[in-house]
Amino acid sequence: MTTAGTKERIVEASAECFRRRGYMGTGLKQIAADADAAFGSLYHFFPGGKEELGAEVIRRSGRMYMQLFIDIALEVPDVVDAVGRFFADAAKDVEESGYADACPIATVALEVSSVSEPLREACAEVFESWLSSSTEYFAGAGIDREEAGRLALQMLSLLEGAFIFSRAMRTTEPILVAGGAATKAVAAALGR
Amino acid sequence: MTTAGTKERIVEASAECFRRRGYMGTGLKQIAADADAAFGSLYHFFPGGKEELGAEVIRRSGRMYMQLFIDIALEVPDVVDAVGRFFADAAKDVEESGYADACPIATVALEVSSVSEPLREACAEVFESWLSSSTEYFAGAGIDREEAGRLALQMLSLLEGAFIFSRAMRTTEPILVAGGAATKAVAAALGR
DNA sequence: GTCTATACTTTGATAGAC
DNA sequence: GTCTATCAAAGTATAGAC
Repeated sequence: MTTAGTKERIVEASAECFRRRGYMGTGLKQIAADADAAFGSLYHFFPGGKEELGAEVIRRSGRMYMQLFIDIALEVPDVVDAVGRFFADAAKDVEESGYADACPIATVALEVSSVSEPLREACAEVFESWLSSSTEYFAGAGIDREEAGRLALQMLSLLEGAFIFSRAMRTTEPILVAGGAATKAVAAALGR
Repeated sequence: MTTAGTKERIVEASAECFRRRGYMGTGLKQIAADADAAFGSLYHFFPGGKEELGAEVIRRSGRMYMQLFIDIALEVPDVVDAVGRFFADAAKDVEESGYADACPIATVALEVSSVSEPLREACAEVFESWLSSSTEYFAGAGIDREEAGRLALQMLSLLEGAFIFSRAMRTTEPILVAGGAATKAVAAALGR
């Protein structure tokens, strides 16, 4: 059990800031303050500056968010139920955070996609890993592989889009409706 | 036929910048340069500064984007075909812009939702108008009103989420797959 | 209405003492 | 590794001549 090291605190503080205020809306000085770290420490751990820090935060946030889905999949045996739980939990998390914490990298992805190639690539890699994992998951439940790929894209698009509406409109309804559509699509693919 | 006035040029330049680089990633000096306007003109037309300009750009972009859908709906009589065309056109536009021009306000919406109440409200109003218009459209085609509302939320969530993946991964596949899912859902609601 | 100059703040980044 | 001081550039905003 290690007390959080400086580097870890920096990454965690950055992740929270990026998620809520975006990459462009977060200053390095704010991050240093939130992380209780000296400003110079940022450049000690991330010589490449904000962009290097951003790339690490994107990849780490992507891994952690996927883990949420994996945990549910391991706990809930039925695929349709698991998808339903994923959306229900997401709605709860968004609401409990005051509509601040939805997808950890969506804001950053949109901000950087036409601005920074390294950061865009980091986001693309995260999304590809989410999609391939979800595809495997659906295929493992007996769904045709091509259909599983489309289903993964559909489920994650529904989730990401619903997050946008939910945060702006301050209601969980979009996430709940998206969850209904996603579970329905998965059930249909399973022939239920 | 008026040559574009200064205010109009400012709003148009802002809209393009916000769409591609976001609200936080766009500086007022950049906007003035892109609009070929003196910096002081920004504050002449928008005494409230960046936030007032942002609110007007959000509302205007929202209206213009909805018009795209209305135009298609007027041109394509069948509802399922119209939805399919909407997604197909979106995919084409995204690709032809080098994956820069997708939703004009999604990036801004995510950036500002936890940062600026006036801007968050502007985004929420735009989204609500999109949803109510789409709901009317589906209801007009004979779909039960509650189901029409869910369908509108589903279609727009699919589109917005697909835009995120498309821009980051540089492929139109997410938009095309989302379009397939959306048309399928509409067809099912029509009992086809 | 246009345009320039300027004030003030914050940004990302660097250097160097400790 | 930590911390402070400092830099040049860019950020928003204002004042005032024209």
